[in-house]
Amino acid sequence: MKKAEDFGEWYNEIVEKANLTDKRYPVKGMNVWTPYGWKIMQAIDSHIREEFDATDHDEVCFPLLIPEDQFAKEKEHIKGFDAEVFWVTHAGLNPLDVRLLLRPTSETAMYPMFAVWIRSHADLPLKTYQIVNTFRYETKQTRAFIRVREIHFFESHTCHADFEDAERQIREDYDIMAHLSRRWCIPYKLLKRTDWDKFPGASYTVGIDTVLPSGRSLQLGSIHQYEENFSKPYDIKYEDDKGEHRYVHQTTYGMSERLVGAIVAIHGDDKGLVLPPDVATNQVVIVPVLAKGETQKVTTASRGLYEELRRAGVRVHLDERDVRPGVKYYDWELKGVPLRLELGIRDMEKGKVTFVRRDTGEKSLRDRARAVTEVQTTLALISREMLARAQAELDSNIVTVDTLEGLPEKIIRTGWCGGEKCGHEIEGRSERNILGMPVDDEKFTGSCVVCKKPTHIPVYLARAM
RNA sequence: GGGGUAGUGGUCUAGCUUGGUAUGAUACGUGCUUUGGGAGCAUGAGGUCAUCGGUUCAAAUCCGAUCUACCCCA
Repeated sequence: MKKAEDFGEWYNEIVEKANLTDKRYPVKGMNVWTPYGWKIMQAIDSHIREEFDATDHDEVCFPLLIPEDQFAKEKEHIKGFDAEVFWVTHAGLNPLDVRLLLRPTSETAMYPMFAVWIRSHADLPLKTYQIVNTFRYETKQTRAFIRVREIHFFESHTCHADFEDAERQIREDYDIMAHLSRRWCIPYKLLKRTDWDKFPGASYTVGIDTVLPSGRSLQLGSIHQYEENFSKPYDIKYEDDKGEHRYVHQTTYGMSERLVGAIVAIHGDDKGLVLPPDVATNQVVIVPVLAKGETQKVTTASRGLYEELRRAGVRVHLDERDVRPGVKYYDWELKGVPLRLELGIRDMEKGKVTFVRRDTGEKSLRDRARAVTEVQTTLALISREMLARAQAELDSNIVTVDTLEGLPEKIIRTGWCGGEKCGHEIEGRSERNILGMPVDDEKFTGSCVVCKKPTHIPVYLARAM
């Protein structure tokens, strides 16, 4: 498994060996969530739930099927998804009067209901989210977690009294992403998509992008401002405090199991997965090292250590399998457990425990008496350093250029006047897509790489994964 | 969207050219010995050769379609 040599091959191999998913299910792009992969996904989902619950979003769960007439209400939206929806055309042997589709995303399922739920300004803001499976008939090469046809999807949908409140929501979404990024140790950039690349039906879209070791970009999620684009066709109106009827302004925020793919791709190494401590199913694994004649002593001590950590709230696993310790080391390294504790008779005689960090491989002896504190501080340190390393990696994968010739396999940063004609020319000549312009106040002085007009806006280009 | 390569016990694979009893490794079960970085010996179980159809006395092998995976190009 050589990550640096052939990233694509390495990724496939690691996903299979670490048992994150089973790709043998006989429908293309639809894979089975096996226990280990599902636990990681569930950890990520729980982080998302915590963040959105804490910002007054309510979890809902809408039906999977959407009637064709509801789907067709917003013109841009249907145009964008037309080519990739799965249809339900029959009930038993009879054709349906109104065909049903499997949601590719849930705007058209939710908004007819929002129209019923919202009556007055007191009902606003309405902040909901759901975590459900969605279906898109991807025509491109499918890839575990990164491009699939049945998507494990998080989507928040909010309704607001006016544009400004919707904008506040989007700023809150940025804050949420910042919190999540620290837990997942995943760096990212917020880039406003071009008009020709925005979500179908949105007035603007902000992509949350990260970079893979191959130098390609990976979209982790996206945040959309809809303004009144959906509330008009779906008739989502409220009565304001002056008694006037107004359309709501809406936003959405979407993320998927690509987050699992990103964690695998960004942190993994030639030995296997490297999981961030917050995401890891087991944060710590204890491997007893048994020697002839002392097995009982070591076993008892290991169980004591296990209990102590467990009671302190650490997600810890004691590996008592009857195999050699080396086998366990390789095994848990493949599974990405952040911290391994080895306990043998030699450690015990010194009153120590051997700590081995998964991310750096660094070994150290720590006092047995301070084990809980040492574990907690080490896990926190691992988390901080994983993010810092990934951030440095991302930064080094961005190059600023003033020509479109001879571009390296990295994320490209250059000047753009913002004009559509120059934009298309940039994409054509660079053979890359414009990811967008940063939403923060990133400093840039230069000129449009095509028309040479001076500009203070940088634009990011990449080949997508 | 266009082109290419492939599918054989759980996994990897030999066999296909030239049709005739399906090969090996690994993983798995059991027993014994072992345990500070992938242990050893013995033994056992496991295969509608992706699916459907065709050719043939006979198909893993030849032909066609479908499904799936992977690679390259747009």
